[in-house]
Amino acid sequence: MHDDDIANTMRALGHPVRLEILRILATQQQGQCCCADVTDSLTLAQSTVSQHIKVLLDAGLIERKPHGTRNRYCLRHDKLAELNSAFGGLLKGLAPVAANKETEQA
Amino acid sequence: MHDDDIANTMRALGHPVRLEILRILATQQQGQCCCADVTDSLTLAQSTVSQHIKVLLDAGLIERKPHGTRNRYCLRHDKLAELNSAFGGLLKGLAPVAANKETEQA
DNA sequence: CCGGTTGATCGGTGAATTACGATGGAAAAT
DNA sequence: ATTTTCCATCGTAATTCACCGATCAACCGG
Repeated sequence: MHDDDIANTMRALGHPVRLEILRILATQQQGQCCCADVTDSLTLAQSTVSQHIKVLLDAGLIERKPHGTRNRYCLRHDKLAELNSAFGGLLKGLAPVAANKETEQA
Repeated sequence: MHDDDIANTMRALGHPVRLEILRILATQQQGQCCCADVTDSLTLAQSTVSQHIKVLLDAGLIERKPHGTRNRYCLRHDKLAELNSAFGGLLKGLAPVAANKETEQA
């Protein structure tokens, strides 16, 4: 994961509504989460929610599964894990050099 | 750390130049990092760099120490750690419900 | 078919972001 | 004291973002 990708993902996470959407998706069991559900727990217009969803989609953080008249969304836990490790790597890279140099072996 | 704070910090991290600035600050030993150093390893105008620095400053990710004619910047490792735990908590909250213990009620 | 529902996408508006050069003020060097 | 260096800030243009209402394709139930 490169800087640009990380920054991109971070920006996708950089909005409280989008964080909330992720949480909503997490609380529903996978497969039950359609756009309408998200919309009416969010006091935002449907188009706005759809747009936020698109951002998360583009960032690869969630997945769309068309299912008849409703679309289902769910978290992409693989991406989340990837992001987690990338984020860990980022923070590790920012750690003080003095702390790294002795405990550097594997 | 609330959603808004997390989102705010994430947005601060949501730009490759700012990630790069953090990395630059990390590689210099603490206290040696003035704005000019950052600027000329970045092919951006000084004012632009200063603005990015301000964003990081406002997010609390870095610290300014005026020092004569030069300002010194350094990472705020405490904030970074805080962010790390907040991020971990976020991801944990997004983990599949099945993986969460039932002792979730606090 | 026809009407109802879902939800992505389009068009528009106002605010925020990103970039730049220019300005100004404060310390350091002369 | 004058000049030089550093750099935060201002002003500004271009771009993107967040939000909305409206629209339209697709699907399902009659």
